[in-house]
Amino acid sequence: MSPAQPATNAELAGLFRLASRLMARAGHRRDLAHHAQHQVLSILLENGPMPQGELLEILDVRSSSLSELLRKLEDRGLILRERNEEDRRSFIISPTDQARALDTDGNGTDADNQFDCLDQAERDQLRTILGKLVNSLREDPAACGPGNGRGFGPGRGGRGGPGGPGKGFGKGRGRGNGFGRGRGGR
Amino acid sequence: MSPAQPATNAELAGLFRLASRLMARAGHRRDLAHHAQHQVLSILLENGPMPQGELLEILDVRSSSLSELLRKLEDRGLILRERNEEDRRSFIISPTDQARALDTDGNGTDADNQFDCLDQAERDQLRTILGKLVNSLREDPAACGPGNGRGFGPGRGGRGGPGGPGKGFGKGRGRGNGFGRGRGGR
DNA sequence: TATTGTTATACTCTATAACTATA
DNA sequence: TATAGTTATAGAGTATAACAATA
Repeated sequence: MSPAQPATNAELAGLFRLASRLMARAGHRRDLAHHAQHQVLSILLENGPMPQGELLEILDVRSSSLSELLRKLEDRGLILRERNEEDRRSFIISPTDQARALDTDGNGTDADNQFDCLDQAERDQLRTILGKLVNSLREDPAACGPGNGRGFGPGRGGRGGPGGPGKGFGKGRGRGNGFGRGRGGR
Repeated sequence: MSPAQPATNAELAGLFRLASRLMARAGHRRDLAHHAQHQVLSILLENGPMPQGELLEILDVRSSSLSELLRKLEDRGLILRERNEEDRRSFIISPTDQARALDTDGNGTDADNQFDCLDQAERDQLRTILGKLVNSLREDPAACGPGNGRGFGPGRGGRGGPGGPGKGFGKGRGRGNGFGRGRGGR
């Protein structure tokens, strides 16, 4: 695997995917919250209760995806959803004691020690690199284009109909990883 | 986002997931083969036809997962599955002209330019780091343990019954990214 | 009307278990 | 029996579109 040659995009992409899947598998095997669920818990445990909308910005997923995640976490007794009485459209999400127990059990932390094999310099490099990738992916207009031109698309789900509301995209509070959606998205 | 503080595991994990999802989303939007399908095509286009078993080692997924991927790629006319006449249990997988056209259309390559925002030093750093992560994830016995102890597991699929054959794990030809399964697995 | 969130539907990817075909 | 691969089933994660409730 001579490290003399330059790293190609395909090589990096393959390695990235492989590492990603192995991480998911490792968490999976340990009976942890699966992937995204675990991330949600980590955020809540670190920052305390927060509005659902803020989680949405940190994670940068669709509201329906978060809804689904939170439903599963609630079913498992790991979070609480309480109405925000100041704006009854929104919810405040809190971790339960059970979630805290899971985290201090050696389980939650175990899941995150996947980066322990890196030294401090590498960790910093990785953070810088991932940050660049995230910003680039968010800012590249090509990556956010309308797409779906050549007849392969996963199609449109839903119950069929004219066109959805479209949402409005956040106000940019920013938090989480320091990459909590910079601009208006698109 | 003061870069003075050390990068925590949670932060790295969050960034990693975020980058991973944004990449998938970008490919998705461009009507490309989704995620893994695209990787399979890249490997085939770069290395030419190869036995299914070799793909299996490079990708490091279960045979059923690969079977599923190949079925979809075949349905889309992007690969060919031909019986290996020397060992009629196995197949030789080849990319079709259509796959080649997709790749040179500016589509296939577009998908991989997600790393173009990195300079050469960063690309090398990333390769090194991902390689370490992959090796660590594969060698950490905790990450490969029997797991599934505390009642959350995704359960056992299948049609119910005693116990499967278990397979045998590869002979370790190694190729692909230079991380094509080093040892016997677990 | 705009915003916040949910529900229904669809689809990818991955896994386990059972099974088929070949060696 | 062992190996290569497929099929059935299950479930996570994500997306789009339609919808409900609130502002």
